[in-house]
Amino acid sequence: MRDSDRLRLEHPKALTSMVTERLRQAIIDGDFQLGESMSEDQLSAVFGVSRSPVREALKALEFEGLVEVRPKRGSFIFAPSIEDVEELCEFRLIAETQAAILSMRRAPDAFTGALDKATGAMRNALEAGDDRGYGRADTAFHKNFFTFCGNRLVQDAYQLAEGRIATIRTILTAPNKEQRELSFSEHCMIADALRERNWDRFQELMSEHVGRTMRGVRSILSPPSAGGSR
Amino acid sequence: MRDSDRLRLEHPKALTSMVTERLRQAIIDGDFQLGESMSEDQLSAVFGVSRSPVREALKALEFEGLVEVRPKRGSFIFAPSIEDVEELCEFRLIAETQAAILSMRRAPDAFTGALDKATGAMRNALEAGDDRGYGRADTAFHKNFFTFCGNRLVQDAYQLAEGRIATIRTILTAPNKEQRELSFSEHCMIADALRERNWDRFQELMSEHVGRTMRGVRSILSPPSAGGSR
DNA sequence: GACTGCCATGTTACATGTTACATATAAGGG
DNA sequence: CCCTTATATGTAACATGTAACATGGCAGTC
Repeated sequence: MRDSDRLRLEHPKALTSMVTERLRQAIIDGDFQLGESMSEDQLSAVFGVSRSPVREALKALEFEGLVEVRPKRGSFIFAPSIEDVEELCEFRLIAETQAAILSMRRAPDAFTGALDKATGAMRNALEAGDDRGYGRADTAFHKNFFTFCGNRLVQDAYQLAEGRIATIRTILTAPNKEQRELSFSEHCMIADALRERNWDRFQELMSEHVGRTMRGVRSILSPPSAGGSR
Repeated sequence: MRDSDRLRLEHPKALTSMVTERLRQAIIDGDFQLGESMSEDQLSAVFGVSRSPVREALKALEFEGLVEVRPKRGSFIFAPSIEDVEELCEFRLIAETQAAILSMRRAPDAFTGALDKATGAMRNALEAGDDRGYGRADTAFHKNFFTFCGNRLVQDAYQLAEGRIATIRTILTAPNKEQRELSFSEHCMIADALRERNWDRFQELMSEHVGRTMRGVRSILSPPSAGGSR
């Protein structure tokens, strides 16, 4: 009878996690301005739930760095300074490299297969002119590095940054088709380098890929002097 | 007038963070059994606060993996399986190595200086026979890798594991003076290898250091078949 | 006109009440 | 005797109430 465990239907998700997910996706999709303030009251009204689940969701998103909760003052969408983005990029470079090494050691075929599937989705979105779809496929491509690495802590560590990275990606690539095309070819080359286990080239491509993001952010974030930080 | 920032007095800490810190330290110090259950009611009575701050503290400790919150069933001290500890060790090896590289690039003198201070504290605790003090100094030694690495995300990533690592360390070294002496000499050698920038030796020593932990855990965790996991 | 302190307003932090769930145990049916 | 089904109890999830705190504007003073 313990087989029934496997087919136990998933619980109608808790309010807290629903709010967390909806809010996270909204931030990542660029539905808010960076630094924008949200009160618990306001959000609980929007979602039609009480303040408790909203509060817990904000706390969770604060861990991911997507929200800054200032005690007694309110909650705000994160607003990274250029230095913050540099930190994020440095972290990403280290984390993805290490995760790729683990993934190629543990499940090389499943890993490279998933990368191909992701580049396929990116190609489709690119050809269809689907901005949001392209961004999500890009995020999915990179998530694979961690899905197959076989270490939950490495995975969790990336999740700390994933939301912020994805949000910045949205802001950066949303208005720029040329960026997307460059980005697409880089992803393909990265997947190839991995398949060939050409680590030097992989490292080089990743540096370039992340570096290009950094340059793009600098050009967008610099003029308005968004400042922010903490 | 902006000098006054420096003397702004620290806020009387929020209840939530006080509960979080007290509870975390209690778990790390081994005041609970692994897998032990705690109800929100019980904890709120113990700390003399309402359930809200307790609930938020449990949520925060869940992020660190020190507590497992099972929906509608209760909260439990984490109970790692051997595989969990292996994952933790693998992560630690990767994270500390990368952090050490960053720290030696950014602030080599401050970093190695702090390591020396930490080994000093370890020596004192060892000679004084102060178990708990030794464990804390050990934890402080490793924390330095991240304090000086100059990347908050790398730091945050380690915090995801730090509590669990420290707890396991407590369980492991508390009853074993020989372990502590071995451990101490390893820490000294690790600090030396770093100062000499001898990365191969550093890597080797770290593997051995973490590997010894792993063997110790296996011998302690195996017989009672603590199982647990998730 | 610059400075000080008061007060109105918006916001959380925390307390407490209510509901619904998970689990164990015991009663009932084969 | 085993299996099913009711029921009791402990627990978290969520809703709501209360009070303290942060902040900005405004009046009063020098």
